[in-house]
Amino acid sequence: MPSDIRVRIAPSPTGPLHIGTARTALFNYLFARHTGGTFVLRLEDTDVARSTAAFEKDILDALHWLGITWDEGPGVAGLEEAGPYAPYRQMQRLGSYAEAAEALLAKDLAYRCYCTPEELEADRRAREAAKLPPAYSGRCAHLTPDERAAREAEGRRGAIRFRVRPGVVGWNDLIRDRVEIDTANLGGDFVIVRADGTPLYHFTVVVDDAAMQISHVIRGEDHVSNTPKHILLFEALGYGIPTFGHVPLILNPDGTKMSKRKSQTAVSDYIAQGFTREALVNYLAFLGWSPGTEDDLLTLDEIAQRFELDKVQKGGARFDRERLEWLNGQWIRRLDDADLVARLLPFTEAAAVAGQIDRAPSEGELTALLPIVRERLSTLASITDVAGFLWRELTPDPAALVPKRWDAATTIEGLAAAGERLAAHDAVTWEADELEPPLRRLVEARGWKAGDLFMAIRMAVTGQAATPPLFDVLVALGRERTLARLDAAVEALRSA
RNA sequence: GCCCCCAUCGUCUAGAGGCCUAGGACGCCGCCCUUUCAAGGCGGAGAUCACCGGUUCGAAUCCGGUUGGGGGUACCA
Repeated sequence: MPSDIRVRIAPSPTGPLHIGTARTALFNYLFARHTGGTFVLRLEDTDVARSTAAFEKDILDALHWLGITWDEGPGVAGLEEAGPYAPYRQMQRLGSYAEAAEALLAKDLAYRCYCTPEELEADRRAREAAKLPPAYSGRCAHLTPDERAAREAEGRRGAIRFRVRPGVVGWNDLIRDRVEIDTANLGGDFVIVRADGTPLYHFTVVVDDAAMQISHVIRGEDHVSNTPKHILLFEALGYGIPTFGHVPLILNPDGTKMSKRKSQTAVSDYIAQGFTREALVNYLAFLGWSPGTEDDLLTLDEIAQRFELDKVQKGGARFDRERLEWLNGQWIRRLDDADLVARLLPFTEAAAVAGQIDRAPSEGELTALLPIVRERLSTLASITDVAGFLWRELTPDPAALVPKRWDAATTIEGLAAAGERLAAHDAVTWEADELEPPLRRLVEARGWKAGDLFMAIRMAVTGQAATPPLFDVLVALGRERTLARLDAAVEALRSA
């Protein structure tokens, strides 16, 4: 399905990939794939002071990790960069901005402004004191050639300001219909090129979207009020105006725009905590969009098939981590064995390095454990909560060892008796269904409740009250370690 | 302050005038299963569709206002 639709995501490498940027990227990707259009990635690195190569790498890696692919830009097909409109990093496109700025200057659609930061600051305060909305005073809007020459002679370079024309600017937004804004509310003529010659966002975004033939600008709702500035620039530069679509924001639990202060915003943090790409993509897509059916679990490809921009919600959506965790569990349960083990390995290794466990399990060990751990994992990292006792030495805690309905003496008796029965069992038949009957008989002989004995044993061999099924745990632990932990527990209780 | 946007269970949402005494999912509460924890199954509580007017035979759905919430107001992106 060939199409002229071209969309883009334009992250700024001033921080790790933000969950909101990831979702905007996802929506653009879905729209492009659904319509057979082209998806472009462009790096907006003109904030030189805050941009870093490390953040750039984090952004590209996290996007790749999510399974979001782009057709043009840095990192396509493993290349440094690919696409007919290269380069895709703004700091390498300075020439085109300079050219566009010259064109505006030549037509007097923009002018040099020599106001100092101090003057601007004073203006801002004055307007605030007068209870007026902040706006540029226009001090340099009509300088005579002599006045200009005088300032240049002082060594002032001057920023370039775009003349905002009076009138109303409107557009038909893809998801919120008609939006109109009076340019009188734009804050006056705005700066498009800094005094040091570097271009500003509002300017570069327009020059590049035009140069890269972007047909649909799909971005966050926080850009709605910037859109008139962009439209004015498209007009002044003589470019065609793309179609705009503003998607709702992802919100903190308190309903404000999602921020690092109140939420975890870096995609890399979610990756580090053991969320799967399937769950994250599924979750993010359903934040603000829904297929209109009652499906809850959809893959990236399935979502791309069904994705429609007009089914995107207008209002912002709060980020609900509990729902994300539920989805993650759903996807973990659907992964095949080899895949799950491969994804688990980095987490057990990291836990070993961090000292949370004494040694990292082998691939074979993990595979064998899958039947009893998989439905207990809400994240990949939680593998150590579920089975960490297998790879860690235990220090018996006498107080925790005694089941609710038992006392210390009964617990000693129970654990010792259980140890004897199990010791009598030979190693070859050390299997769950072989281990259970002798202990059931023991319980019956003493008139105990199975749950009490089992809990005592569970605490003794794992150190925790919530574990996978007890007899499977004994098997995973092996005869020697089971017996040793039972002995150690009895010993700890006796000397307590 | 000014400009703009938004508004269905606690949360994410279905709903595009009669199918809605508003459906699903997360979370919550029971019950079942059960050696614990999960998973799974079943059931339940939970929304006067923010409010007030209007249009209409009929409104969650259309219009206006109010209230509430959010976003933007940079020589950041």
